[in-house]
Amino acid sequence: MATETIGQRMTAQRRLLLDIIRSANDHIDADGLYRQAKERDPRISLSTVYRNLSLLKDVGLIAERRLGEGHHHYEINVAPHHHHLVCVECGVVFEFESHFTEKMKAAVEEASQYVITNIEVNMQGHCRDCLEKSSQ
Amino acid sequence: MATETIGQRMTAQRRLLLDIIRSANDHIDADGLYRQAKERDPRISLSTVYRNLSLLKDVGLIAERRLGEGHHHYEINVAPHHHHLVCVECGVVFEFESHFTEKMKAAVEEASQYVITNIEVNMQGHCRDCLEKSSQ
DNA sequence: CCCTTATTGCAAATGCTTCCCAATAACAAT
DNA sequence: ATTGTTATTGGGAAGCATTTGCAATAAGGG
Repeated sequence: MATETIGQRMTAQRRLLLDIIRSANDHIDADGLYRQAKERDPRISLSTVYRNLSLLKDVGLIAERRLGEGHHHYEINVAPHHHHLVCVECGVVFEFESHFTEKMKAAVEEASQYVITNIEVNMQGHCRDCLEKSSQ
Repeated sequence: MATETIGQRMTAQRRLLLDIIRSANDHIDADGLYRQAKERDPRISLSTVYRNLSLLKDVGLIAERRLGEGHHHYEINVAPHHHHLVCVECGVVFEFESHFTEKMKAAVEEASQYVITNIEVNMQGHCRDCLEKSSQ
């Protein structure tokens, strides 16, 4: 008795999914991940994709974003903190960070008496390309 | 011919829904709205709730927020702009505004070359009450 | 090489939201 | 008032992203 394993086995599927997420240079969603994974392992299941996304998220390896409506996007957790500006026309995402968030956090913590654990800034707008297209 | 009405009839249901949203002092969700509406008009349909939420949103009378996971919350559009800090334990929402957002907008517009139309700041944390409860 | 137990695949279930369509009701013009 | 036009409704079915149940599989410590 007592084979205390508290989680995390490195399965082929998990390795595959992590690999795809790592090499994806933009934010990927569950369906895109599923499709790419199926190319390399046709028997992989959509449940496995969701289960692993959720696990990787819990562990802190990836971050979950809701950039638009309907579904989530995921990205590897590397940059300590950054935010998103999405073009409402074409969906292109501009990432940024700002020292203003720290100041804002301090001010809001003071005002609210909360202990703030997370800040997320989402902006929408029109990117240069779309602006040019519509002005012609 | 030519009875050009391009929309918006004031129906009893629409009046009722608006009334409930107005008198709700916190962010309400579709289901809560539906339940409250049914108390006053048992025949009202959930479709009607969703249709009117979407219409009121398009018209700009209410704002749609995704404060947590899963579903949306709605609130009357009055305060020009404010943001949200949600307690992850009990869900209580603290609203705030900050002049830092304007500065951040300017900086990000400059860096990205986008035209920014909307900014949303979502924070999570622990509220005073929950902190006290868990420290006892 | 076993044995335990995390993990998988598949299918069915969920939760929120949207869509379809025939019946109803608003409101402008008669 | 009455009509005609058309937005709106109720109800149920469909849709989409995600979760869950369960028997079969496989990881990795002993």
